[in-house]
Amino acid sequence: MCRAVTLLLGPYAEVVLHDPATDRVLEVWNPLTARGPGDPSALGDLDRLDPTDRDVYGPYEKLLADGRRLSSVSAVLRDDDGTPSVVLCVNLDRTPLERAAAVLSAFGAPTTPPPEPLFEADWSQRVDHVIGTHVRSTGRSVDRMTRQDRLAVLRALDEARVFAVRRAAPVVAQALRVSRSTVYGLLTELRAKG
Amino acid sequence: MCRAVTLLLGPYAEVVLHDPATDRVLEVWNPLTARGPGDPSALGDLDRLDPTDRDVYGPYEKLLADGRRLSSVSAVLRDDDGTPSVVLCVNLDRTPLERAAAVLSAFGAPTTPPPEPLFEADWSQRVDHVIGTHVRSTGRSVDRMTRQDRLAVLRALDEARVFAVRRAAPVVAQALRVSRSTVYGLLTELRAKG
DNA sequence: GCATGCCCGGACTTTACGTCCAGGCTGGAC
DNA sequence: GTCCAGCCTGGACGTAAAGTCCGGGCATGC
Repeated sequence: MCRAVTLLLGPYAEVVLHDPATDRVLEVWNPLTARGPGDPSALGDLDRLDPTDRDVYGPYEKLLADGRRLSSVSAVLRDDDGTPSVVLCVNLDRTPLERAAAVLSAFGAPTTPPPEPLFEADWSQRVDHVIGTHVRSTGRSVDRMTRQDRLAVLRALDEARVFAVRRAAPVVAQALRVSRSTVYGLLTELRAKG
Repeated sequence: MCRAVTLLLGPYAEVVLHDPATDRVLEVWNPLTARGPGDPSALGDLDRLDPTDRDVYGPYEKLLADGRRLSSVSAVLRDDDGTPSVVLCVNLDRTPLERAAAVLSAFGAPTTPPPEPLFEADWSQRVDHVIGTHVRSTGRSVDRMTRQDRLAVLRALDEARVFAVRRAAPVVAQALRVSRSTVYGLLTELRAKG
């Protein structure tokens, strides 16, 4: 069945089978990354998602290290007695589709194309996202962050113009488990350097 | 030559030849609207555009009555003595392209797609865009706006959460050619109504 | 035990937000 | 024309955030 799905979706989708007991990869079809059998699954973030249906999650968005955007769905397969036996994930690389869409909409478009859709539903989501990304990439949770971590996160948030919206500083401070003064202090420090 | 362009661009482009002397249509290939030879050109808006090249204008955006969006280019053809003899316009219907692009980007997209706007890299662009859209749809320029126009624009901006970003009110006021007080006055008025 | 570096909480200044009001302009009724 | 009503304006004003500053506490390393 996994091979079938892989063939159906062409070269831009990978299918991964995880073992929830050991939290490791069982097998990968058409891998998009270097992952292979035996590698850790890093599936812990599934519980934070609401299932769209019983035992079915997604589609949700993932980011690869090289910037490719994936649409992913996951399904938990259970034994007869109800214990999870395997987790099936399908990851679809959206970049070729997006590139094609960009080509189409650029065709005959006015010289000043629609401004970058750098929108965000809710800027506080952006805060969480930036922090979450940093936590995952460094492996240090918010409480265990070093000063450098905080500087990096604040730099990202500042460049994302988060502090142009009202009431942002206290929210960021709370998210970073740090006082408002510290946020301003770190901000002036990194703004001074450039 | 006009027939050639029409054939090249398929069923979604029309080619129109105008006579600048009489300001009337000379001939239309593959008409997208009901216009025909002898109809008024309504070409007066050309002078308001900056030529991208000598005697070549566009591409710029046009709106048809039924909502289709066109990309248009115009060229002024001159006699040997330099007097304009004909104006050539090519109008390309972008809706099929946009529909195709929408299909592509919807494929495998996260279920919660383009979350409503709140935050923008450059939110002032959004201000200009909202105002510009309103101006085009009503035909009244900013200076000739009625009170209702201003209320509508402010409602749109408020719902786009533009006023959640700092320093927004003065910028909006300036864009609407209105005092800061007026902005706040109109805002409280429409917020009171719900 | 001491020094250093960082953070905290709170006091304080500055900036911007939002409200209010007296006066002036405009367009319509008469 | 005059009058009136509605709207806008510019400025004053009070309040709420945005930022700044500092004394003290709590670690870590020596």
